[in-house]
Amino acid sequence: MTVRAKTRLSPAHEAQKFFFELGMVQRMKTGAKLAELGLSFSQAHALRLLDPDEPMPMSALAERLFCDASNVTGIADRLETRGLVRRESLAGDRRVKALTITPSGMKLRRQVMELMSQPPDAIAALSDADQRALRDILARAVEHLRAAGESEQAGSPG
Amino acid sequence: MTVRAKTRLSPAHEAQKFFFELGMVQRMKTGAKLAELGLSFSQAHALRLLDPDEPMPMSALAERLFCDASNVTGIADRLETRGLVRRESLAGDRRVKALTITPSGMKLRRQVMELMSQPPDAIAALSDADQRALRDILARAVEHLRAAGESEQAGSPG
DNA sequence: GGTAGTTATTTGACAGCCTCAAGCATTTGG
DNA sequence: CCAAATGCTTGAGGCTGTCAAATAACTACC
Repeated sequence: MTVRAKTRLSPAHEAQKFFFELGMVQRMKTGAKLAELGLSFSQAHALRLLDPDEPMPMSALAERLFCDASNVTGIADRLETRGLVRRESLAGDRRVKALTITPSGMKLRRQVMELMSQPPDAIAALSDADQRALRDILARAVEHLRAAGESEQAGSPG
Repeated sequence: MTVRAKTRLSPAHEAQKFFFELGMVQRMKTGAKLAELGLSFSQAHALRLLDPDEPMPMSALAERLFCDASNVTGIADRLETRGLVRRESLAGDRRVKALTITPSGMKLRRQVMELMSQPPDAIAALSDADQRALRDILARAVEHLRAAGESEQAGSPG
């Protein structure tokens, strides 16, 4: 019954559409650049998540990667084979194996960080004002994300 | 040499960080919902890209999926096995096989469209003004994307 | 202190995605 | 007609991901 039947998408829906498209292209491009470093997306992401100063238990990494622990075994295997990472049994609990980045892993990690934190051309091409506004809005969105995550952990009352 | 050494990220870099985080979470959530429909992300994306009224050659689909043609064979196989899609040899050129959505494919496709065009909670939770601003800014970013893509096709002069 | 239960990681089976190289059928152009 | 180009498929191989079962180590309780 509205007058403009063709563009009846809500702002949020339209934003989602653009968001998806930008994300898709960005994923392709960074994927290609990562491949040049001999890394898959998951491997790169794992490398990024590892704290250079603090060994991370594999289960913790699995959580941050949103995937099964058994999956991390394989990823860690490949990273370890290439000498980017080492498994260290935790002193206090010999069940848990924490991942440490090796020096050569650090070097590659820096490249990955550089590469993946680079904004895509489409965003870099925006005006300063747009870039700032985008950052602020997305920051608020991420805050909602965290708020939702916390209330989830606290147990939703209904 | 700047005073605040800790937050020296440019707006675009910060935006990119938030963008990545939102995209990651969204991918997880839609992935889970798609799994309930028995679809992988690629299958769903393919289903979405197929025009209900216009059979699409597999090579064209490969292009839109940013992947190798041989990959589309497998994806089409799985969709066809489930009766969501049919291969039709093109009348004019019997080499090309165009994909058509079946009625049951159409039903699932509508669900997928609904599901994937839904903005994530983090964006839905933004104020109206933020949603509008976000849409407008991302629209401009997407325009840059298209502009870059076209100049690329035309053959870059530099 | 031994035993049962829990937890962290690994393994194996299985499926999907993805790429490359090779192969087949068909079309196009000389 | 024959050669090159085109569209799809196949096969090999690697990565991501899941689940279920196995192993090792820790915890708690009697």
